[in-house]
Amino acid sequence: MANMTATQLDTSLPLSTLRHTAAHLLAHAVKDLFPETLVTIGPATDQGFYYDFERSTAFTPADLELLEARISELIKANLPVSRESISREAAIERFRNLGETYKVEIISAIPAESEITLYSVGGFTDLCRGPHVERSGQIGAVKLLSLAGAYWRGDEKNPMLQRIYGTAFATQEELDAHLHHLEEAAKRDHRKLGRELDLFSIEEDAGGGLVFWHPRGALVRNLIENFIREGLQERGYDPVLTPHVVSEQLYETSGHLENFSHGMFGPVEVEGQRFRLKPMNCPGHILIYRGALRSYRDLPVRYSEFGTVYRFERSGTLHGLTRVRGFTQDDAHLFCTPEQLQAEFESTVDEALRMMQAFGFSDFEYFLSTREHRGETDPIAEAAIRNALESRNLAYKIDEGGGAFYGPKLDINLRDAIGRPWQLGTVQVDFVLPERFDLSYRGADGAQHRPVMIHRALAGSMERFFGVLLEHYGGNFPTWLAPIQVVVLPISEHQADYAQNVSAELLKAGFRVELDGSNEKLGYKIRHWKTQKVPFIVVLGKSEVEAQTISVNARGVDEKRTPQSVASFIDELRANVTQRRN
RNA sequence: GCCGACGUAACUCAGUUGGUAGAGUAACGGUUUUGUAAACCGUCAGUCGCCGGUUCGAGUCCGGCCGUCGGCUCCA
Repeated sequence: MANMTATQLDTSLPLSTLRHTAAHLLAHAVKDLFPETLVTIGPATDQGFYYDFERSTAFTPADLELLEARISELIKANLPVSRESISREAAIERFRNLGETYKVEIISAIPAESEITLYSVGGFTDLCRGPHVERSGQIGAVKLLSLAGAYWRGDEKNPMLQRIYGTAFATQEELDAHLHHLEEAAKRDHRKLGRELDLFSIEEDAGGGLVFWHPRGALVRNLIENFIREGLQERGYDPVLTPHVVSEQLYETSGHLENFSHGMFGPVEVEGQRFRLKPMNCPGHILIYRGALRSYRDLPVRYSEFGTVYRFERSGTLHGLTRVRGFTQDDAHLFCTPEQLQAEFESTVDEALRMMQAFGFSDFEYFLSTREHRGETDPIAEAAIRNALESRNLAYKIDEGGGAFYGPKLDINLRDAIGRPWQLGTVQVDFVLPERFDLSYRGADGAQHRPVMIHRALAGSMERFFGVLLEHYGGNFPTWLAPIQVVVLPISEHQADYAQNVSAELLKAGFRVELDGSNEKLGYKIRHWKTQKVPFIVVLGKSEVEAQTISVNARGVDEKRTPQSVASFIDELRANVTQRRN
């Protein structure tokens, strides 16, 4: 009966409200079980909620179970949630008396005109803006998920707090579904798939964040790069190649040393001269541009490079392929006249979308990241970005101060298997580096003018893109990208010659074929190659040899196909690959 | 870097209160000649992340370092 009511209410209830209350229940439980703990903040997130605590002893996984049990009791008790408005002085007084110093600090930071509210549930009262559900019973199910450290106010100069992550839903069924989803997502973790499919590795002996591409992974990456190259060629980009180590002087001129040194590897000294591993490709491309006189007739100049860069990342931040210390950008720099800026920027955005769609991505988030210290050219640069987004009806968010040091940028983000967002493509407008390097072109008026630069990487980094792509496909690369497209399985030794012929024919037709003549039963081989996620398995037994046909088993298709000719299968494969079917 | 957890065979993992390391998979050899997701038998396989300490004795306890994982922070 009570459940009915709760369910009815919940359908109109934002999940975030419910989770916010769940966070309060967590704090309630923590104060019950570990009264010496200080509370700080506990918001809802898009996956659940967390609450940050200060306590000298670390919480243990066993503590989470106790807390979860306590929370369940609080939910069962169906406690009312009450709201109370209070004066600033009374609020400070109250939390000071409780010794809740973090809360006092929060109150002091609340703007003078804002109302200060307290929310109480059971025996626990928290400073909170709300809103909350009316009764604790409206939270159907809570699960505490993990423990983590988090700096107070996200600043590493501040004390480290203990964060407890959890999630909550209106019903147990929804929670179970969510937990199931997390399990499924973990199965497509690119680090796991990378090992299982033998695509890449990160070697302890070589250092974290440095990727070793194994033959199959390198093959797929090359296919992706070739696809990107085709698009670049169509759009008038000229490939260039630049050194991985250059004189530090170059980065002094570019401003990287001043603005980006935190992201650079330290200097290497050779014959008394300091060199640096390149953290970005732009200065190199600029040198090529600057090496000759340029006319407005030459513009836009478009230089592209799969440029490998090295950036210092703190050890704790490294993550598979998606956060590394050495990576290759599908980078390009356009040098254009101010008049050309808008059109060039827009066509770059179109190219980015076209490319992402070719890989079956459609769910992006766009960010306009402005510079931390805006200059007089920023409004022009930002306008180019805004116009491009708005004319394409793309909703975007502003990331204040998130831009590069040389200009604002458009960032295109995607989420990985478990919902973590990753920045992939980026298109940036730059008036600063042309100035720093004193770039010019001769205009129609005979005078020297300053070009504008566009920096762009569409996949972003090949490593991260590959990692996200791997999760996106769950390891089931479409045929055009699959490292092995077809496996030929003779049922017994008697079909060995025929299998040899069939695989030779497929190889000759240009496909990536593996012949498995191992001494195993068919079922075993099928299973083996299915787990390797090969798109097509060709089975050859006695009847196929007699009829000169092949039996094709396509990935994801359960029905048994009627045997067909090799020629018809080749046609099918060809169509599949040229259309880049996903 | 910081907080927490973890590190045992190529992979996934067992290993009681300290007594000298085990399973499944893979690999290799053999038997079998196989019809759509795991045939059978056998063999090999580990400096228990590294260094140091406690102890008669350390995978197990303690300290330091390295790495991985979950986060914080930052970015492609």
